[in-house]
Amino acid sequence: MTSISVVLVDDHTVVRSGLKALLGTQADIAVVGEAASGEEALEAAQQHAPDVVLMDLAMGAGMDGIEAIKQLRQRTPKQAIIVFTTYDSDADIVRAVDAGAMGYLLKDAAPEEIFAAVRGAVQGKSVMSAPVASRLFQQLRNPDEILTPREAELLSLLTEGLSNRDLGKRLFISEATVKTHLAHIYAKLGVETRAAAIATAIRREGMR
Amino acid sequence: MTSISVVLVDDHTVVRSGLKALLGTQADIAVVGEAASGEEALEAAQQHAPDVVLMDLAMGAGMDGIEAIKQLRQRTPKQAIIVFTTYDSDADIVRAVDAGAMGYLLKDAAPEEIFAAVRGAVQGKSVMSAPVASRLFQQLRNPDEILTPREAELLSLLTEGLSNRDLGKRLFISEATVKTHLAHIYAKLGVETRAAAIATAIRREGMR
DNA sequence: ATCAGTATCAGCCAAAAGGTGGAGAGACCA
DNA sequence: TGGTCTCTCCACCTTTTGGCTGATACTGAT
Repeated sequence: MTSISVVLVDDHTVVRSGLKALLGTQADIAVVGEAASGEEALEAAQQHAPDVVLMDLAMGAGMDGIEAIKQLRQRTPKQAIIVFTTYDSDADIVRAVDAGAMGYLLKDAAPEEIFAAVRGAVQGKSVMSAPVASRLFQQLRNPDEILTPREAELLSLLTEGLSNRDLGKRLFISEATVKTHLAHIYAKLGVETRAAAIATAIRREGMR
Repeated sequence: MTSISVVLVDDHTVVRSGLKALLGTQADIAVVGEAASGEEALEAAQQHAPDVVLMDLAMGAGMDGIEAIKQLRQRTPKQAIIVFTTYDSDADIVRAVDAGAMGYLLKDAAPEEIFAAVRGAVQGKSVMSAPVASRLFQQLRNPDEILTPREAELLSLLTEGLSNRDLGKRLFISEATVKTHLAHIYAKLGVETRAAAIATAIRREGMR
């Protein structure tokens, strides 16, 4: 049987090197390429045509992980993409799965989990770390708490500290509309003030 | 010349494995032990008596990195401790240096930077990643921007989304005093609204 | 003894944010 | 076709915040 070819995408040399070392212990898995950015990832995926792309979502400058996933899916749809990242942020998980990720692993995953995910991915199985799976499950169970795309967009700008007026300008909508969206966001997040909304947004969507 | 012995502390197997692989390429550096938590770190440091401890600050459960640094400094003061972490948060940097860290590297550091830090540490040199150094420098240069203890306390509660009234109750001061403190905080942070203050506070102190 | 820094409080006023209720347009699905 | 979502907008009113000015009191250093 041919071994599974993998391309690693992560802006941290240490992490790439660690993955390479770990995956290298498995006879049926071969790392055929590496990339440190979204742009490089596209190149590497084209050049090496791997079975699996294992990538981080957060990539310093340039294209972010989600965007890279989308483009990879378009250009080389046969490759399975596994997200390998530090945080189990709700937003990231949904967006990554939405963009076409096959699996979602956290960086504190045990080596065996990583191996299993890579092997599963080539068979079309999707593997996620336990905390990730439970978060996804929770989101499916409480559809009332899911923000609409527009609301999510607004919330993300909110976390930059903008006023209602600024939000309106930025999104080309009236201040009234901003207030409407905000009211809905507050209700969904279970808070009453923008301050609390920002706090929960950053803590839940952002990072921990 | 004897080689430099290093103990790695990080709860991510991948990162430990990556560091081991990278450091393994250097003839004068030998990884003699690993630990996945603060508690294990103390054990490993005692057992292997390494020249250098390279450790992450964020460690899932149990003792955090800062606490581990403090205890290491007490028990085995001769070992140089280098922090190796993902974020350059102001608070973490100050606390780590305060606790006795010799160096502060970010995980996106180039391998050469890591080697240099390890070699420097045994000679008593402190090495930090450029962004880290610039943050420290900035803090020293702009004492005006340093919050007083009371202000910091307020800011931390602010990031929980409390109203002025609630802040007052929580701190046993009047709403007027809360407003005064807030005005000072805004000025020091360079923002105009509480929303922006929360955003910068969480991003600066916490994580990004 | 004076001065700088910190922490506390007050009052006033303008601006921003939040609550309520209502409404129209377009998309999508049953 | 009718129902449900989503996004957009408006008016009215209350509450909260922020800007400004000024004041008292304690601490510690000069």
